[in-house]
Amino acid sequence: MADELAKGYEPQEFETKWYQHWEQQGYFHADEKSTKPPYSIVIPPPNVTGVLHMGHALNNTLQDILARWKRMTGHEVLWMPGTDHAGIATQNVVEKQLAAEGKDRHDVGREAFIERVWKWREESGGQIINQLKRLGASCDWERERFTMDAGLSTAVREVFVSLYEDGLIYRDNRLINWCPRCHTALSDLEVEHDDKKGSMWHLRYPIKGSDQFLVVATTRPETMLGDSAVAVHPEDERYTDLVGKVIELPLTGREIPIIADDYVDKEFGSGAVKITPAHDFNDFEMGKRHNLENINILDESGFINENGGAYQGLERYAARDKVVADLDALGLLDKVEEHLNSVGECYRCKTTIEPYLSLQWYVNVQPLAKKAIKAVESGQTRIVPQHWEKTYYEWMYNIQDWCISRQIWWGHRIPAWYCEDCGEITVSREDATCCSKCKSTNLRQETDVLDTWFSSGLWPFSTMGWPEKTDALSKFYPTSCLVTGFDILFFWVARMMMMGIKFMGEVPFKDVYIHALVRDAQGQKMSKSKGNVIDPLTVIDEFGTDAFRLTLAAFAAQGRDIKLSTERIGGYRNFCNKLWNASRFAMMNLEGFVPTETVQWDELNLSMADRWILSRMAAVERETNAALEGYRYNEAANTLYAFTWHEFCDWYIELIKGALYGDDAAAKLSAQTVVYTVLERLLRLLHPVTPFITEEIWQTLPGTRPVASIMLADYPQGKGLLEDATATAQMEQVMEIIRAIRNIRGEMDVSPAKKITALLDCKTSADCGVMTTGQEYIRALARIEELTIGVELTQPEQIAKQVCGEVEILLPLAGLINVEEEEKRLDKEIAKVQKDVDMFTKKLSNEKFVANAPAQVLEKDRGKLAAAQEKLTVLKASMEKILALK
RNA sequence: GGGCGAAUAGCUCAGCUGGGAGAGCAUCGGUCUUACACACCGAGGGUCACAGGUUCGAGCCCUGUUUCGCCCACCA
Repeated sequence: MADELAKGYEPQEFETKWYQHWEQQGYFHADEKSTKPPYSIVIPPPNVTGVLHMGHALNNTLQDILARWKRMTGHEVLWMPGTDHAGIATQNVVEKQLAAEGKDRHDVGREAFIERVWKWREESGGQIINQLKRLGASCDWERERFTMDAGLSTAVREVFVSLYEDGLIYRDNRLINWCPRCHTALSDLEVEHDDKKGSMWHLRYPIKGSDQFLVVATTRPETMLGDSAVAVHPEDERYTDLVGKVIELPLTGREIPIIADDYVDKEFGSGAVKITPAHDFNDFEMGKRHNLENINILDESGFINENGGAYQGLERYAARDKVVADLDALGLLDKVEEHLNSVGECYRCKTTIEPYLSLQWYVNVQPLAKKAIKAVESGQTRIVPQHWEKTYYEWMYNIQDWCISRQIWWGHRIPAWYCEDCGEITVSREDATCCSKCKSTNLRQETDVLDTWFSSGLWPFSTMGWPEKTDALSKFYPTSCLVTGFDILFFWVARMMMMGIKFMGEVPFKDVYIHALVRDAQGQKMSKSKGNVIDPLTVIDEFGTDAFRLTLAAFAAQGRDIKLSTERIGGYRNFCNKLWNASRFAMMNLEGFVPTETVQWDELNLSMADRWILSRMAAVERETNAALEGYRYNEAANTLYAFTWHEFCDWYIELIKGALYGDDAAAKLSAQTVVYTVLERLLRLLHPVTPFITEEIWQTLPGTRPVASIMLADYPQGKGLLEDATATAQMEQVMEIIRAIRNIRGEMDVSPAKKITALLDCKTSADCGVMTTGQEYIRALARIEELTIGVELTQPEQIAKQVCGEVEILLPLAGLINVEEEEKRLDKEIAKVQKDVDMFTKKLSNEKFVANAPAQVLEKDRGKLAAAQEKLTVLKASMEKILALK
């Protein structure tokens, strides 16, 4: 598809092309009939209303890395994609559209409204899927699911009915969290708490039959319209004789009792609490204990209802103002204080929720939670990083019954029918036609729908065709890994655990990898209101998908949030450019080279550099696999980054230029073979992280390979390479020499253009041999014109000197190097080495250290001390000579 | 109130089972050395938050403290 690499790295030129190609070729498709070992991931289904944000980008990049890596390691990979119908969120979107037309959903009616939502979904609900494709997500799109699909709806109904039959689903009339804007109940999880500045009003409640008052404090004075009692602590001496007396509740004309309950905190406020059982969770419990009346004063929009007397029709905050004003006018407002209190808000629209008395459907989740706890304790499901286990347990242990009914229209309608004749509730898998008890056909279906999270809780098996027994389920369930953010640990992960165990008899995933949050460069959460949002698509346009993915992977260290900035992405774009150019270099020098499928290394005349890079490659391959195995994405990314740039490009390519440009055919062939081998394997290693650039380059490599796409190639695991520890050590010794010479040149300001003379004075013939083997490298990379290597050389007088192991580097000054500069440089160097000598001397003269430390450690340190001492002696001698020259 | 996490170079962070502190960016000096200036070569820079303890040896283990961040919880 590509024949030659363009001059510059232009990701826009090929990313879309390759994605389409992969998809058309069916490379993303998972075959449940395959005999390969399975590896499966279900996507956290983004909301249909969703637009790709950084969270999605990170989440899906990490999943794609796993999917591509596992595909290349010989697994049959299923990455199951889809979207969530997102009940309230989606309904809100369409309601807003209606509002723009001056209508609300009741104007159009339930059926027409739902039709409209579907229409909306068809037109604009799929954009996030296309955005995921731009990210390179290798999902099996042929299997794409939607939580409102027919199949998934069947699963939802099956689960609901089974749970009902097991007695785990029930209805009850109790206080729930009510969103007056969305007009629906919410589960506890769907309420976000936020500390807000507010007021605490102290109200005087007249005591009947006296001219005295009892002062009560409240943050919501309007609820006094629904007060059923005033409570004091039973052991509060101030009030013992008031218990049993009666309050004449102002503004209502009602009389309510003063009761004693040890829930009341004597120290707080006045020690007396107004009790409004229909509008406060604590008061509700107390009401039950004392048989108090529940007086609901609000309608479902948060306006005062008929129980509010004169206040009927007022919006809740208007009512609050009026109640306060009226009490004040009556002299019943004791005082107002500033008060910080936690206000519950709807997680979808941020409206302050109201505790509201209503009849709702619940799941008794305790029995399910017990098994979900055990599954993690026993290791059937492993949570990574492990510390999240504690959070998971904490929530599971304290789990409350789950309110699953929502008073909205968009969602899975609860399969329950009420008999208008006998009142029986019929819950059934098929739409009921008659009452299960009296057979009356006078039925009314429940209008409530289920919590969105009810259907997403079934995602790992509903997407694979459950309740049918499908091949997909038997091949791919339980899934291998779930990749998700901690923000939906309770909402989603916990529910999937419970539902999976209950209905599949097996945990839904073996591993749960929990990743961090993506924040802005300052560590702030990205939000539209703060204006600090970085749009992934903009980033992709500017830097390319690969650079973006590499950035995310490189920063995805466990347990720490990612602070993202475009500069950083730019840095990883530079990496892509580096890889691109290194590949161009390789290709330019591979003319006439025909790669073979396997290489007989011993048939080649491998150089020291060749042996070194092959050995390093093998190590890097093992490290990369180990890092991915442990979900240490950052380690994998950084290992590959450093190897590619600083070993392959900075050193290896420079080292082989001589062989490539030279006349020695054997040397050239071996350099070509190795540069091809390393580059080709490196591309495969990088592919899961940077899929596009690796495919583009891989496709232009000379020769043919056994598969048509890098996606289908084997992932390198350190096999088939030559590993030569001796050559590696020798190469590294030569590199040390080169670095030392460069250092002197740099320190002395010797221009790179200036070729200089150098002597390498070796103590041993072994070192001398190594230096001789590496002499061309030293000449080229340290820019040495005349290089003399020998044992115990006669040293010239005016030299700059450095010591590298047992090799002394001598650079004749001769008009090049200034004596003062060399003195300064030596001074610095001597100080450095002196520090080492002191440190090791001290350490080794510590008797306890010598007595207790392992022999290896001792030997190592002794060696280091000896080397440092030797080096110091030589440098000091050199210093004497320099001083003598002055 | 309970729980969790973080504190390491100017900035952002690595540092896996305790053995002489690392990277990227930024800074400074030098280079158009025929793949790459989105580059190359070199240099400087740290009491690893604080105080104790364990150990021959602590960034890492233990105890306490401080400062940030997050999650959960019914205090009117």
